[in-house]
Amino acid sequence: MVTKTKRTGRPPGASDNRDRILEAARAEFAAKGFRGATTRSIAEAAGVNVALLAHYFGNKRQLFAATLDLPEAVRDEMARATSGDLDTTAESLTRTYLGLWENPATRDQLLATVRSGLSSEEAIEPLRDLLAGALHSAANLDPRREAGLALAMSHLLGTAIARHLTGVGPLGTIPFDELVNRVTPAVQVHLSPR
Amino acid sequence: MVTKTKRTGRPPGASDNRDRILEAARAEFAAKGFRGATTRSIAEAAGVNVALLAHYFGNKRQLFAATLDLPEAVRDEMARATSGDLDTTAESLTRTYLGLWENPATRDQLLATVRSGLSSEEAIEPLRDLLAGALHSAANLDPRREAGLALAMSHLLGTAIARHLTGVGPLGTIPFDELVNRVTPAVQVHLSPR
DNA sequence: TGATGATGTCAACAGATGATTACTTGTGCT
DNA sequence: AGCACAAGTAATCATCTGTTGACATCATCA
Repeated sequence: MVTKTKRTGRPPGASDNRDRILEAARAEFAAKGFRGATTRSIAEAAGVNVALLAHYFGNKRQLFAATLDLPEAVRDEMARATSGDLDTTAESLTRTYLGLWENPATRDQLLATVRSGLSSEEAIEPLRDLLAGALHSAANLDPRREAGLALAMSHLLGTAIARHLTGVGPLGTIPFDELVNRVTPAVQVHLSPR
Repeated sequence: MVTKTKRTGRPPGASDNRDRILEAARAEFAAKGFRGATTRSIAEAAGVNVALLAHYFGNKRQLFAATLDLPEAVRDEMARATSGDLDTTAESLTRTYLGLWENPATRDQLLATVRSGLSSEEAIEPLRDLLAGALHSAANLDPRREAGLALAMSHLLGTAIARHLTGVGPLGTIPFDELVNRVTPAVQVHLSPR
């Protein structure tokens, strides 16, 4: 009987352990927040020794930061959605932002950001960026419009929370397009000049 | 020198320790969420021995539950705000809900509910109630209006988060009345028949 | 007065948790 | 071949965390 004896030291061949840790960490942070996800639970989910997390990422906080790194493309997408004429970008902004939450490739990062950022003061920065990023990318913004854009983003965040975290009423199940159609007019109210 | 030697056993006179624990717990849960607040940090904030928490409340979760008990009056207030004609209660609902967040007597409970409910799946019920409570109290609700009310509540939650947790843009500082005036029209959009 | 329960302290346990250290083995370069 | 480094493991530490049990003192009421 050829027992696959557990060996120590570096195993032969290539390894995707780094990526697997990153993916497992994303899922864990998304499900339980920064505090709730433990290094051991992440390591187990990744099928990896705990000490390997420190080897690749230093410590838990740095792993968390690496986890939240959104692809360049996503940032560009958000920037574009708010860079046009505010009077007519309500649907574009709504569809882009809520679409990020529908996309499996980015949803975990958003979940992790919200779960961790809201659970205490210490991990709030990424969440603030998520909301204020739109404000900054709309650089040439009339100060009188700033509050309107902030309120539009708040509405979108609240909607995403209700749909993907709490699942209140029919919001968790209605089709994406209907959701966009319903939210867009309210967002438009905030983006229009007063 | 009369050293005030630490005595054991029940001290003479009355005691408000139970209430002080409750208040300290509210503040701690509001600031750090369920996981972030530790029994020891609560006890220290209350100036009380850790074991006393268990004596009065059993365990941490039960203390948390006691912390979230909103006064009857507040529940009634919320129920009234959504019980009228939906077409004309936008401002009433907006003012009532956002007003709860302005009130120091109830803000900590709302903060604790949001921080703890969003940080993981385990404490999500109180948060769901906070959102869906409005739905249930509006019992005789046209199913076609349900999504609208849910979206209105989502907007209010998002607004409260932006104002009281993340402090995005001018939302954290603008006067309460201006906030209500800005949010009401968007809420109205959701409450109006389509 | 005496019994009973409420209030409070102390010490400690058992498990979880993040991090570190020493050590082993493969890879790539010269 | 020899060497530096990357990848990986095991063991362990120090601390934090929720909870418990034994005990001490006071208040209340018959």
